[in-house]
Amino acid sequence: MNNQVKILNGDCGEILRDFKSNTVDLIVTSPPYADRRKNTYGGIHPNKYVDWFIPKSKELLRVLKPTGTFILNIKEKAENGERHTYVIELILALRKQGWLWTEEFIWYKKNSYPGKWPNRFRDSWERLLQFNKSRKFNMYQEEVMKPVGDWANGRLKNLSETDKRRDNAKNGSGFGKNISNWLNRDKVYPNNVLHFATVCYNKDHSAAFPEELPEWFIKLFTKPGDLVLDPFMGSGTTVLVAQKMNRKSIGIDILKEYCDKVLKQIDEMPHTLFKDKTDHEIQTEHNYTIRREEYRKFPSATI
Amino acid sequence: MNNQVKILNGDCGEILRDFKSNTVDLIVTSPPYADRRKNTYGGIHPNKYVDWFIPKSKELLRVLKPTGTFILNIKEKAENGERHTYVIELILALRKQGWLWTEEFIWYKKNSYPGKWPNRFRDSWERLLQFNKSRKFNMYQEEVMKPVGDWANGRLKNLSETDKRRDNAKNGSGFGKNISNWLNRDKVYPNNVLHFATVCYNKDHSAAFPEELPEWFIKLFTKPGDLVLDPFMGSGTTVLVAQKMNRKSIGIDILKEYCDKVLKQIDEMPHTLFKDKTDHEIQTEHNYTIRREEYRKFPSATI
DNA sequence: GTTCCGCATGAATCGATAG
DNA sequence: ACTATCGATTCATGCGGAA
Repeated sequence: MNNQVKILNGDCGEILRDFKSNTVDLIVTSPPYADRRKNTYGGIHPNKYVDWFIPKSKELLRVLKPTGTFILNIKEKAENGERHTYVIELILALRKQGWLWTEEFIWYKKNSYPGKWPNRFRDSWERLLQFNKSRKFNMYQEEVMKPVGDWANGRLKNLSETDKRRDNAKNGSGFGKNISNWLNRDKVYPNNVLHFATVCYNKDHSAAFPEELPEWFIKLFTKPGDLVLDPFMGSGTTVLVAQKMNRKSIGIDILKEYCDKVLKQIDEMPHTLFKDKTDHEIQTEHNYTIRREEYRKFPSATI
Repeated sequence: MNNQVKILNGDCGEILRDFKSNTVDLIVTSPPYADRRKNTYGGIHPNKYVDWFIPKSKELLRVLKPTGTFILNIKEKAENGERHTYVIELILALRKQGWLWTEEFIWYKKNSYPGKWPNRFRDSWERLLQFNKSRKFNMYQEEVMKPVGDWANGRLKNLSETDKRRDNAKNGSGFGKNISNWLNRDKVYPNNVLHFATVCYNKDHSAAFPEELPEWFIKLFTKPGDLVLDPFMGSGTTVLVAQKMNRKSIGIDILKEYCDKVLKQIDEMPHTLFKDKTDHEIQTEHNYTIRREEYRKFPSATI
């Protein structure tokens, strides 16, 4: 079967021990931030954050395929007028653990949380840290191309014959441009600053990100049928989006109520079981299949 | 006298030793990044970057007023598929030195350096790290309020970005004045993601950052008559903008040719000496005074 | 005096090739 | 194996001159 979602309740560091190595294509997650969400997760003290996270990321490193990618959405809290350093300490610790720190995307939130303080403005961005297991990872850049900027309207309208023919290597840096390359181009590659609005506050999970966010990374780093993992599932945005996009997915959360809620949402999704269709057919028809796994504390997971 | 600029040639770590403590209101600087600008500055190896920087920042910490702010523009390089860690190591080292890491602004550059690679997109942002000496620093938030987004979109849509900027840059052109009148109506506080395009003229004139960048921080953290320091002056954007904005400024650079070039530009600025006018009058009339200091290797600086 | 078009250029990075 | 050099790739913007 092609599409499949598993929801597992428990501590991801423990649950992942039962997983086979080198099986996950993409990890997208937003772990609880330090000292936040005290009433739900209990809160992790900033000074202990790295020690809390590293045993879990050890398992993540093991289960990730060598061609896979780990996207970590995390934000440091400002405490007593200062930005805490646990996030950058975590980056150093993860590198020491064997991860490659490949990239740092910026999630720019246009509609950031309102507020006013005498010593700072609204915090409108978060880190999206990309880690990899090896330098040869899968990346499908064409899948996330975006419309070319406004500048093209005014500038590429009427090109003379000389421009179409021109391919010049100018002085020094070698960046000659060939205008004709742009003629039939309406899309360009994105950069590492992502503009996504935050989700409205109608869900009760405090750290949810918008669907566009996991969608963008799932498009970029996986193909249909690949396996996506969110070890801190929360409200389940990652697994629900993966499901819609016809990827297999596994969500883990330590709170049973979140697991129940996500399972309920999955059951409510439009779905049909399918048999022998190609990925293309499945995507085209927007059919989804759901394989609801039994809900176990310690599954003998053989994905 | 109110306005004053000093250009000093030499290593800022040495030159600053002659400065009195607690005298500078704002430091805005963009030091040479690791392994960049090799042909001009020689390049600092990433692994030695922190050791190179820390002695200099020790003096910066000393000369800064307790109410002052240090803005550090820096970016890590990507090499062999990985982001280098020298910037985040520098943050940790600066904190250990006694700095407070107050904020991290993001400078988003739409027109970042072009290129395409199989494993990453173009890097379109840089860090603008804010450090402070104490938790009670001066911040004039109203000075950087910006127009409400909707209004600007609707009213200015028909004009090209180039035309808007060009007309605003000319002091007192009718168009610019009209716009600024309109803008005074609905303003909102900005957030910590700053959108500035990089400068890319078709002349040989290259600058590290656009004038808007130091201008924004000078407005936010200083008042007219305050002292602005750029210990890695380069092409001199910071001191030239400070000069226009009627702040005192000191620029330091290890390369004599940069010092000469900046002094020449200062001499070419429109200026009049003024006597007993208020800051407000000075700003309103767009008069500037220039006090060109003698150019010494080791000044007995008594600012 | 405006608008439009052409040209130049930028804190880059990777992979292959050569020493 | 490890380092140095070279070639290929790319998108947004300012400026100058022409229409």
